[in-house]
Amino acid sequence: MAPSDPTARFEELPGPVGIEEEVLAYWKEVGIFEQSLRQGEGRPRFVFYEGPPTANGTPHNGHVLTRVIKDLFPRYKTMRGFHVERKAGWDTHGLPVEIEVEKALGMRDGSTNSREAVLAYGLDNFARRCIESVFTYTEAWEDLTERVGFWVDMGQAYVTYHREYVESVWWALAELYKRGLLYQGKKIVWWWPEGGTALSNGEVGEGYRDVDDPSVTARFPVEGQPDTYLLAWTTTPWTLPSNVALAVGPELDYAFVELEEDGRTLVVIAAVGLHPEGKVLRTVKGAELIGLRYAPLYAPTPGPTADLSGLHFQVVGAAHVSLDAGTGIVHTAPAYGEADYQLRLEAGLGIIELVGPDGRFLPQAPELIRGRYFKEADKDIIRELRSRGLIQHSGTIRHSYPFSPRSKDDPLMQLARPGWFIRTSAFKDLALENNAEVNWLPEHVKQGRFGDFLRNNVDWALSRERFWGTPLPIWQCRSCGTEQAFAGVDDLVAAGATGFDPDVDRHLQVHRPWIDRVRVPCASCGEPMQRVIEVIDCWFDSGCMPFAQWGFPHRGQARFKESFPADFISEAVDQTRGWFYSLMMISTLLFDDETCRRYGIDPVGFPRPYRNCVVLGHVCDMEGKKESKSVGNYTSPQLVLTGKMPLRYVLDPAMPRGVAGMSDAAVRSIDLGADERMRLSPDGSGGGLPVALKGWKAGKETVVLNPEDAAAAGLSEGRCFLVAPFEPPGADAFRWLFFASNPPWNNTRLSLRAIREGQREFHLRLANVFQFFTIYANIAGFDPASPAPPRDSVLDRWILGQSRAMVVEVGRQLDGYRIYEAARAIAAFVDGLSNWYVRRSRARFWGEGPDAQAALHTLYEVLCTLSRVIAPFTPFLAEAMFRRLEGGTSVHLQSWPESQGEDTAELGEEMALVREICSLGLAARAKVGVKVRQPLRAVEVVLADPAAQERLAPLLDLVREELNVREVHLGRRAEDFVQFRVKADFKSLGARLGKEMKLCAQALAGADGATVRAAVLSGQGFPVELPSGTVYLQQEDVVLEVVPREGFQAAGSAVAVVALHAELDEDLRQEGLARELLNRVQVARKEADLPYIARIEVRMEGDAAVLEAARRFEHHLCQEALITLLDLVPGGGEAEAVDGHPFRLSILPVQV
RNA sequence: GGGCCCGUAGCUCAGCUGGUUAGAGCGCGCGCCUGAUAAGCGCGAGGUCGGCCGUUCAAGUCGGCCCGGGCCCA
Repeated sequence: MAPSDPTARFEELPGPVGIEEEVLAYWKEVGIFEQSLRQGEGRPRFVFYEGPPTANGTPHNGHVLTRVIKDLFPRYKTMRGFHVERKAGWDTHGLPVEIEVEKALGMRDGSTNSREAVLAYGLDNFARRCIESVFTYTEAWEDLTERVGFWVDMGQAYVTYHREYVESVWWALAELYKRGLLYQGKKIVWWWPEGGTALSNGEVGEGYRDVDDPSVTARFPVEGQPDTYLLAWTTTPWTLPSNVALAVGPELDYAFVELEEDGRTLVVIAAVGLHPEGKVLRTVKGAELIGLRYAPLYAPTPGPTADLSGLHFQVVGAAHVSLDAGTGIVHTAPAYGEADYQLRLEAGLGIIELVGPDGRFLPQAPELIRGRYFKEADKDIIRELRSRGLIQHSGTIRHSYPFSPRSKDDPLMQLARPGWFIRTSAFKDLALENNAEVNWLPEHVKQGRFGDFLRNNVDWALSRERFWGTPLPIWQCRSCGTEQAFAGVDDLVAAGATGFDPDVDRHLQVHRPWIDRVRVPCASCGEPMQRVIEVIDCWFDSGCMPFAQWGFPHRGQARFKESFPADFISEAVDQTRGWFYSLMMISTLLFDDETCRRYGIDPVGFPRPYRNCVVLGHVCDMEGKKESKSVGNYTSPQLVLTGKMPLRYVLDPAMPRGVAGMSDAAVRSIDLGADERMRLSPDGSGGGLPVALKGWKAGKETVVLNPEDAAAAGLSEGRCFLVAPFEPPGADAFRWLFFASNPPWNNTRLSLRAIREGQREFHLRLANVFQFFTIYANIAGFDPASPAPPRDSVLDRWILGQSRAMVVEVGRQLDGYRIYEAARAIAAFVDGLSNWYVRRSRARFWGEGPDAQAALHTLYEVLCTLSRVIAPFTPFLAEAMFRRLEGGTSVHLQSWPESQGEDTAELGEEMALVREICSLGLAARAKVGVKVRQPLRAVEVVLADPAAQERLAPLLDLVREELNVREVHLGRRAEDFVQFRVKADFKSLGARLGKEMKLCAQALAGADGATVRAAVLSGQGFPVELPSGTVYLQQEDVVLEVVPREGFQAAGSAVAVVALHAELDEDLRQEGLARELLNRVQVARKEADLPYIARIEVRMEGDAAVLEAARRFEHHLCQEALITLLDLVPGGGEAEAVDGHPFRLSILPVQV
């Protein structure tokens, strides 16, 4: 490539990484993001909410996906004239943070009870460690955010542990409390008795394993019906003493079955199909059993552990009863099962609690099992019940059951724990109404995943018995039981609170343990009130961000008002039950019209707090498995962005020289070509030792090396870099993959290969067009400010029209949040630009005069438009193009292009047809074996649609040039080499004919195509006899097609046939030869690496045919190859052959 | 076990309200062009549209069941 000329008007583009480095430095230097924010002030708002990430882990590719999607729309809407704030946020509370810290402090090995360990460590120090942990990887996050071009205002980030944020959350909680929506209740949790703690869903999920458990069907004696029993099945016999009810499906069928046993007769009741063999006395619907009373297997001990104020010891109806297993009658012990507890709430059941948090039976339990460990009671209970004749069947079953992930032998139990709840279920209908107004992408989320979740809403279990979270702002009086919720520190102070520690960080003052020391005098009795011990679910924090990010209502009222609700949010699909829900539920509850008015806000109605939500899929590896840090099956974002992977290394003498071992998953994700080698380097700089990658037993982010290789590469201290052997794709290509490979709600299979493919399709192609432009614009001294000549060329009119249509289409798709469709429209346009406009226009660019100027102006305009349209997608390339083309400050300060100019939809169709004709012509040439460089006399083109013929006439020159023929004949002697075929237009006829459709299609297939065609085109219509009468088919009822006849050098599709006149005469041959000669000269120029505008002298020798062709086309040759002197004399050069003619050539640049 | 999504060419993915040669890119094979040149282009071969059953004149598209993958929940 010729070196970039510093005096040239248009500078060449560097490679992707060069572009990105240049643009990032420029953005930073000039402060483009800040300028863009400032420019927007005063304009209408487009509100974006950033879902806060936690920076206590390194960002992964899933975060790249969310960040680039979140970046796209703010950039686009900014160009559309909106003011888009992009306030960043950090999620800083919650169990994951605590777990990280516990790990760091060594509290998470073996069966240590981490809870006690934390308390021993001290909550104050623990809280400080949590804050540190939360920002461990801030730098990595900020770096990635910048590198992928996500513009977000980190300086203004909201932080969920900051005092202002916490106080906003307190306000929300106090509001709910005042309205009676925040209450104390019980919740079933998975409990680890040995550890004395509840486990999160994630932890429980880790601990499932297959074990053998009892499988018992017990008999519950029906009251007042001797020897009649209800049968219920359980795998946890230890819960039988806590049984409160039996549940049946009201619609299911149940049988009364007579059994003979040890000489006595008894009747058992179970669902039809699930009952033991015996004489079926009668069957009833479950509904008829409801209310049936039975005797408990173990009489409950009266007292605090048995609350029998509700229904007890009777049959109740329940929706969740199934016939999949058991007897169709479900043993219900609300204290020890989630569904059971739920039924208690719905049906008003009592509850019997017999096992304590230590997993042992309480003194109130039956004597048999008193004090025993819950799991050890099973056998005794079965034995004892059997002795009383109350066991129908017992055995074992292998099923999966959760154990503590930290102590493999400790089974978990479900347990009702006291906690705080939000009465969300009472607002289910309102939430559904709200949801109905949200524009979900994809649409099915509304009724599907999210809608289902809302419909199955249960009260929000808000509290956590943890340490690092927003403290629940409720103070209780131990003496008189008074309770009060506070909406902020000022409220507390006003109520006479004491105990704030002014020496501690102001943010920490509102956290445990400091806030726990704050006392408030009781308004009723004057005794000091204490805060309840719980902190809250951190999802509630993030769901409060629409107002808490501004500190509303204590401050920031105006900021909140103007940014509620959001126009756009986006996160991955796993946020349906997370952020999407917490946002919607909290706003549904808090911002009803009345509350809005109270705070001086115009009622916002629905939807709130978001209007459009783009739900993203997951980033998967090449096998479709979700990318995972622990498995190591992820493509290093560093490798994609910079071509370098920082790694740990370990030495292993068993590793062959020149080979580096990594986990199989890692090797697959890097996906090198067979001959490609990574380079091993101490600092990631150039050079380095080439190594092949091999699957090896290696930890994550670790490479195994031969010690001699490590020494040879100069490595030390266990850290090294692997450097890719190809230019790294960079951020634009990374972004493009997520936009253009599939709709973002599908899972994306990520690999370096996929990114590089997308890059070739779009980025490189566009960069090449840009390169093409700079070459000729610089040679021609093109000045964009010069007046543009009229665009007479059909190619100019076409590409300008395509550009206009593309701008409209991309805008339309982005307005509908359809990213993939928008990206495809861009890619299709770039393809047409490169593969048709530039290719067919090339000669014009090295010409002179108005046509060359028109071409340059056209290409310039198109590239300027493109730089704007791609700005939201690939902001770096867009900026580099824009700066080179127009020299303005930034493409990101520009407006979205106006759709101006001629509407050339018809020309677009015609051009598509021309391109198809050319394609067919090339296929015909390939079939015959005549290369394109050899001119042919003529081609015949026949179109199926005669009306298209006239419209195509002005475009035939394009066909002539592309196919290198002297003449193009359109529709001449069509019947000689084309057969006409007519098919039924099913869409038009199907609706009209119905069942007779088939007959009609058959009749058409049997008829002569030319006849039908003539009848239809003449307007008379073609008669078809059908049972219901004769129908006359008109043009819109049929599809006209053409098929090449046998024996012609032709290629055809349904709409056109192209046939070649392939015979050559002397004249054609000579021109072909001349073009071969020209080609040799151009190749020689290339080999000599001459500048495009260098003039040359040429010496050429050959046989008579060569010399004659050269003489005849001397002018043409000289003009095309910038030859100042064509000397047909012996003059050296390699002997070669052109079309079988001997030939020698030498060239000499002319010194200027 | 339940819910949702996905299953289309060797690979990665499109395919609108059901309408008759099912598309693209990559890869592969063959070839072309070249004043965009460590680029560009064309042609070709590749498909029981996961399977079965149904609705319909007509199903990749709608319904049911089943199989496989993913996610969420249990």
